[in-house]
Amino acid sequence: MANSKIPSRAAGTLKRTRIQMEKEELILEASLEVFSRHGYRGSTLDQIADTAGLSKPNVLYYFRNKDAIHRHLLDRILDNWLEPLRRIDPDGDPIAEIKSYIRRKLELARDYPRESRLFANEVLQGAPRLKEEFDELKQLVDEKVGIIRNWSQTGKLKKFDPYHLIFAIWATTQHYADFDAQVRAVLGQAGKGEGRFEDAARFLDLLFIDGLKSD
Amino acid sequence: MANSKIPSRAAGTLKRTRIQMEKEELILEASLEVFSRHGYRGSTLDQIADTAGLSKPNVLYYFRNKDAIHRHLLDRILDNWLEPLRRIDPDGDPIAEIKSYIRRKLELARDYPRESRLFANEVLQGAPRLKEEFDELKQLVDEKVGIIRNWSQTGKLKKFDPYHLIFAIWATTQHYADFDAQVRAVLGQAGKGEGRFEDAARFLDLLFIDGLKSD
DNA sequence: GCAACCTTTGACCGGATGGTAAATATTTTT
DNA sequence: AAAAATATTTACCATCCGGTCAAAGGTTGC
Repeated sequence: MANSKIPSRAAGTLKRTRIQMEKEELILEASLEVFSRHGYRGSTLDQIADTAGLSKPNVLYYFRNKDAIHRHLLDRILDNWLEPLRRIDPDGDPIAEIKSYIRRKLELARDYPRESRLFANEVLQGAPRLKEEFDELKQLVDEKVGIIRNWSQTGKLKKFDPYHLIFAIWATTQHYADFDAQVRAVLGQAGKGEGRFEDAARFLDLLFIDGLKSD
Repeated sequence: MANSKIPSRAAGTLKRTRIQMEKEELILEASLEVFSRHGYRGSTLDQIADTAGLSKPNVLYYFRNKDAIHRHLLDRILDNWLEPLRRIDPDGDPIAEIKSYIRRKLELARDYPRESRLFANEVLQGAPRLKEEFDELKQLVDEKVGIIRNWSQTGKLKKFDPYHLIFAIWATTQHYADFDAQVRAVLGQAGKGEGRFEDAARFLDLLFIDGLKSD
């Protein structure tokens, strides 16, 4: 009779025990580590269990299956990832808004590189698990593109396609997380500390601000 | 007596038969398709064999193992990928050189997205199979960074860290190949044709040229 | 302290996967 | 056309992997 098998409930929204909360967090942290390094198919439940210091069946006690863990991570990540874009304020100063958007994105890349890589892995493979999330993303981007377009028309910015500005900001900032291995290899000794992020910030400010400000 | 088992020789540099050349090409093409979509671990020999229209053992007759195929592709790709960078001419006009470097990289992203994704997959996962290639890469980048630095000093360009310019160009151009799924999702209908590459080219010209030209 | 519930584990399963062996078919050479 | 060499296939194997099960071990509330 006893409901000896309600593992998935643990990950649901119903009341969870102290142990459930702790272990779920532990598993998600371990999974982020593993998934971000090896991609979905490249990661195994055994790896995740080992990293978390748990047994495989124990991991599956908290999450229905491998996919559920991955989805859970993706959901959590996309939200944080879009936060800086949400913050763009139509009433702010265009240059200042774009500048701080870039800075925030770069900080995310510096402080949450694993999240960036997990996301990148997913998109690279055609984003099979992100179809719905992309709808929300498109809506948000469309809104902000409208704002930027208005800014252009009032003459504070040059005329350009705002979609590609957003792509360029995503690309340049996330590059430092996603292609970290390459960046470090190219910079050599100079790439050791976190200084490259400050150098990047300086360069990107120069590039985007001078590149977009109307004369 | 007969050397009934020299499969790996087929992939070597020794004289190859007509069939060997054809089939190796067929396998590499199929592998590019599969690896670029699913990453190394996400790809199976069966998938590759199916895509190539061969049996799995037949594929392994031409290549030692899965890893050998992958390595072969990586080697070939990196070379083509660096070609535009190699072409940067110290005696050319700085703005024109950078402009055509960007254009060439963007053309590669448009015409060879699978190659870009395969490479991106590898770097994302820490570039385990690219350690040596990165040495060559660093050398080339260092050389071109010197050239750009000289250009800056002669006053034709602003002062900035050339490493980050190169990262920014890589990031923005390859973005259209690597994050294609996202780009298309965001652009919606507008992202259907190849027009996004022309829009991107226009935007990147504006961004980089106006951003870097000294006043 | 004990009953009810929650957590953890070891043993196991079926299918996928990388790879091999040996026999057979095909092509090339003589 | 036969011999020699190359190419392809069928059957197979060992390992890995996602996932299950049932039993044992802990916690918690009364």
